Amino acid sequence: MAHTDTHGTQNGAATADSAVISVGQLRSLIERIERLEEEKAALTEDIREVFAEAKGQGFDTKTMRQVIKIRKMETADRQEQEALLNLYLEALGVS
Amino acid sequence: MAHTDTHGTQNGAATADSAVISVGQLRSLIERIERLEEEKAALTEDIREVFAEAKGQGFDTKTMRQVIKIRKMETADRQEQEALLNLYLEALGVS
Amino acid sequence: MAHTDTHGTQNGAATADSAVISVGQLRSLIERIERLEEEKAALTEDIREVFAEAKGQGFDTKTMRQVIKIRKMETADRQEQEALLNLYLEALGVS
Amino acid sequence: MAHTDTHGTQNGAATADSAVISVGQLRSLIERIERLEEEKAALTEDIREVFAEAKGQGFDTKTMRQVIKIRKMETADRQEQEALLNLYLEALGVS
DNA sequence: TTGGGTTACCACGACC
DNA sequence: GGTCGTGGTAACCCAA
Repeated sequence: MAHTDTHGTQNGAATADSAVISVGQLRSLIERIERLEEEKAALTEDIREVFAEAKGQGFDTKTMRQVIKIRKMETADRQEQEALLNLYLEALGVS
Repeated sequence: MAHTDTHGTQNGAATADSAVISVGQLRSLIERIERLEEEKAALTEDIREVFAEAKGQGFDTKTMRQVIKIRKMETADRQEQEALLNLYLEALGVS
Repeated sequence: MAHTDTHGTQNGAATADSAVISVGQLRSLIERIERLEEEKAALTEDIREVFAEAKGQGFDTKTMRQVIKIRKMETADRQEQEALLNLYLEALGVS
Repeated sequence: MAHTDTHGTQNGAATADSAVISVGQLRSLIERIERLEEEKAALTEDIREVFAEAKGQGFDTKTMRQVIKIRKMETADRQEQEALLNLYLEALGVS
């Protein structure tokens, strides 16, 4: 794989040896990513199926999505609050 | 949760009893989805980390993304060709 | 027409003069779009007619659509490979 | 190309001759469709560019889309009214 | 922080 | 009416 090697890392070396290694590393990295993306796509499919099941039980999925979004925001808010609290505690030497 | 109940399903009933059941079902469905979304977010994070690792080894992530994209397109293309073959077989009565 | 003018462009000014200009510009833009959409709809109609003609000659349009889809995907794949080649060339300083 | 020939049309014949003709016809039909789809895609691109130009002049494209949609509905309404009027006129022998 | 690219969802229209 | 494909929108993620 091509790379610019602007940071002096190993994969910019000009020797054939390092090039061979580089290809193997690259293949490994790409296959790891592809595997993860497959799992991610499977989860997306699972989620879609649960929504379909909910719809089949008469629930309005659009509203469900709103509920989920709101709950996620509240979770984020809570985590932010906790982080702020920890910051204060540290600042006061109560860590 | 709001729902339109345009299909005569159980979750449009007005009684308190069915409402209770409905809430339990809804909670279960939403929690399942939230769990799946958490796993999905974790995979997104994993993918990001692999890209970061690749970058740290001197690879150009933009090119890597392009390679992955092409491989995905080729896979899709192969699947469409299989679908076409199935159409041919059906047309020939070999279904 | 409503617009937010968050970028300090001319069409957010409050004076009557610029409003007049704005309306003329807007009318021109919308009419250009409507004209293009008419041509697009005409092409959609043309395509439908060709499919009808094919069907009238005994061809299976579902299979035809699949063939066209695959050819389009292959074209896209080729373009992405060219884009990848350009990335390689840039990485090699042959830009 | 495969087809089911459920209507007794010419392209279901089993002879080699008609098959040859069929392939030529099919190629012609598909290429005509692909050409039309290319033109259609070009128009889609043109429309996108006009919207970009409008955005660059400070207009809100979302609102513009609403305006265009409303104008299209009004055009359809008007055409429906005219069709109805013609129907009445014909029914009254004023055609 | 913004802009570009990607993904997923939704709404609509076309086809059968 | 049911399925399929397409266009638009919003959200997200990365790069500059």
